[in-house]
Amino acid sequence: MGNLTQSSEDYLEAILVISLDNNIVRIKDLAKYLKVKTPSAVSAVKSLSKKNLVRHEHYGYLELTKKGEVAAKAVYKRHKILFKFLHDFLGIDPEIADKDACRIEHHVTPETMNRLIKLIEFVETCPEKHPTWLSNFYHFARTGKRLKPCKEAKESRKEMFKANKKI
Amino acid sequence: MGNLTQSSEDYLEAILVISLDNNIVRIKDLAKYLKVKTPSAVSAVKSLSKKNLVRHEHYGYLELTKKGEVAAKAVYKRHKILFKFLHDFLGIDPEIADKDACRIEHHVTPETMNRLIKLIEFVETCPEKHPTWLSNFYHFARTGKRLKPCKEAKESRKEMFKANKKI
DNA sequence: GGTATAAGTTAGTTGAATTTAACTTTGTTA
DNA sequence: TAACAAAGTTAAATTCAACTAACTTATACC
Repeated sequence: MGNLTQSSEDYLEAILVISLDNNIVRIKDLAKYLKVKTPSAVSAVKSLSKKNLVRHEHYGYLELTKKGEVAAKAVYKRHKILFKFLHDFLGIDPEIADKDACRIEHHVTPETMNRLIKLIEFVETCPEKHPTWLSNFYHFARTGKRLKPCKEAKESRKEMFKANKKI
Repeated sequence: MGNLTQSSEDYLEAILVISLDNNIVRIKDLAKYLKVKTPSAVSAVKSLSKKNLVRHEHYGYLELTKKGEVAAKAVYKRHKILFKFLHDFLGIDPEIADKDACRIEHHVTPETMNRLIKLIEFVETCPEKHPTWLSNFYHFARTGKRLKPCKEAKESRKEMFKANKKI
């Protein structure tokens, strides 16, 4: 149906993530995870139940429906990609990267998500284990200074030989 | 005092942007820009006035206070950086990049913003007018295929000679 | 089995941000 | 200068998402 609010997405994602290392999910866990009071979690779950995204027996456990699982996984996937981009690519500290990912994950178009996936893939499938230009960027981010162009190129040359040997 | 809501940030930024090419800002312009009805703009402006971020004479023009201008420029700066990252770096279409920037700008930590600034600077101050690795990424994003490593390295070598000449 | 404690629920409130509908002010122009 | 249109305002209602306080159910253990 219509789209989910940011809050609903947070609840769905939380249920998924808690279930991943807990199996059992209760209202209490959900509230704790999202740092809200239990009545907030109850009312959110009620509204997700109405939309057939969550199953909840009175005073019992929580479960995602198939539909809810699909939605939750979509959010969680965005989270993981954003985290990878922020941490693995940009080099942001994991706690901050996670916080940013949590907040941004609700607001990114599919176009941008797909391009980020490509970027991560581009770095990960690089024949060098860690691309020279990326190391150069980290150096630049830390020190504000570029490594000398000739040095950059030399690095690339070294990599060229390595890569050629592989082939 | 405390922090601004996403909505407040949007209103402040809108007032700034409209004033940049219009000079004069009215409730009507604000409402149109943000795609809300005028009473929404009125009530938002009222609350911004209370916080000394906006000056507004009854039935008259709108103006940012010094404090409001500082806040608005901070948001707008985030927007521009995000846009640059999305469009100039990732290669996202301008309309989509702008839409994403609008939504994300409220949710990014300073740490991440600073790192994005560094990234943009790193690309812009590259001795090659357009870094080879970035062209390679675009090629990869379009086709799903990497240019051959030896070709990448050759490109880098060419750049090395160019760069050395400059020095 | 009966009671204390933990978990969950319900009802009612608050605050933010929007809307519609009805009203007022401003300013242009016939 | 009267009246009309455009802009702005106010009031009242709605929706969302949180909260507190008071209540109910489940469970655990003596």
